[in-house]
Amino acid sequence: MEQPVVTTKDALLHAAGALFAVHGIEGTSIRAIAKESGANIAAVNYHFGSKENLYLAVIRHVLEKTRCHRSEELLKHRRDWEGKPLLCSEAVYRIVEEYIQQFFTGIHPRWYGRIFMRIFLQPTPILWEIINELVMPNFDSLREVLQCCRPGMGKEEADLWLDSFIGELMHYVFAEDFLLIIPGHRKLSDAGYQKDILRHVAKMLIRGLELPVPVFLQEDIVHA
Amino acid sequence: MEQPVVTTKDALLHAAGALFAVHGIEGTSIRAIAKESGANIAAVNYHFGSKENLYLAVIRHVLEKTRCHRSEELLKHRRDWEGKPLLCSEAVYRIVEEYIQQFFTGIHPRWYGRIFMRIFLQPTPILWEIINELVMPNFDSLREVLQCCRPGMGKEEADLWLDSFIGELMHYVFAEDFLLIIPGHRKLSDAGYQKDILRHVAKMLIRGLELPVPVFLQEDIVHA
DNA sequence: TTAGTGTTAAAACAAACGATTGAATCAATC
DNA sequence: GATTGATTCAATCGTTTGTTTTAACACTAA
Repeated sequence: MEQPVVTTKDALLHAAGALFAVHGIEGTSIRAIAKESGANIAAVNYHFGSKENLYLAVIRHVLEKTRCHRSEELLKHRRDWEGKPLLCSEAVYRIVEEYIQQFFTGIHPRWYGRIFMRIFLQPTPILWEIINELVMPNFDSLREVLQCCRPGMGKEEADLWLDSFIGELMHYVFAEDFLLIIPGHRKLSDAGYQKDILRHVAKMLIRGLELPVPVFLQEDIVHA
Repeated sequence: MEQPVVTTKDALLHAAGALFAVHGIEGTSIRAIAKESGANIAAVNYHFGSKENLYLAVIRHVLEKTRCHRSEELLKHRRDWEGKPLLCSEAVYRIVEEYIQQFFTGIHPRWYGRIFMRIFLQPTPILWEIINELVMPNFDSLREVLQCCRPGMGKEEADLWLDSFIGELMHYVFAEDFLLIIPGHRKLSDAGYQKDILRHVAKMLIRGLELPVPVFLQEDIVHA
């Protein structure tokens, strides 16, 4: 899923990321990070200066690696599809598709999603700079796509749709471990489930936006 | 919003809850809890046995206080509305309404929502018992309501809808502090915003479920 | 009064914490 | 082979952690 970790700095970052994701920065000791990465106790402070700096590095790393560009790309050719309902539906579908790929199909380590949750839970002022640089532009372009789908939509309504969008998708990231408790609930690693989520969420948003449901989304749920 | 805190035990629970919500159990020291509640350092261990027990007590407290019953009530009279699309829409609306009331209108302390997020983030096996007792029945009845709204829906599809439901609503709880970073984004304490969220989420779910949108939801966004 | 009960107070405990130190080790360059 | 700069190492610093201890306090019942 990633190129093999070689340097101590990389090993620290990934070990710390996995631990931060589960136990948070307060619940993770630099001794645990050192042990998990095979490095020395002093390595964290040598390579990152402090535990907090390492935490920020982890967050920046995750946000950079999971950046989504599809809404931005779509806006470049907005004249091709803006105002054409069926193409708008397709645009929504393709954006959802990218999110699913980023967070559910194993292209990234499992703990990336949880780091996202940590950011949402404690958006410390120290994080604002990183968030404004790496997250906000994505939100802005996504909001703009939604406004293209529903001409005349105000900012407040666009924010509601943006929240629906983010909420629907992030829920699976956030509730990943929680869902496992529910008896009989499918795992997110299940490719069939991923496909169903993509189709369901896309259909849900398309119907909500009062756009036409494309033919390829009209079939029944696909089981794995 | 709550009856005045009198006993040391209550003071500890509320001070700890507020601190746990923001900083997590690892990031909150017993000394901080003691200071915040005005109690002695030894009080936590005297009244709750340990910090972890206090954490569990906080979680149980929040889950008990924020329990939602409307889907359960609706199922008692399911014969009245099952299979009748417009009444199904209304059922969906009323369930969303209860969630909004529980989490956004200030009937509970602000930190209750964050405790929910902590549960999602780290559903430790020790929490399973509490979750199965206080959360699962609610999920089950909610899933059943959704199945009433779409006759013939299988369990897997019902789970997708359940996740959409929870995801849409919990997103606002989870992202509360994050949303504040977005320039111009409304605050959740804004009553007009709460109304808009209720209408938006309800409409979204109703349209997704291919149910008729009731008249009282067909107007434009209500601004505050 | 006396004994008992429930609660609070200050002090102390060992353990673990983040961070620092100076020596040791390594690879590259002269 | 010597020198240099980057990295790793074990040991240790002062602090903070959760918990325990012991004494004190307030109150009731005998």
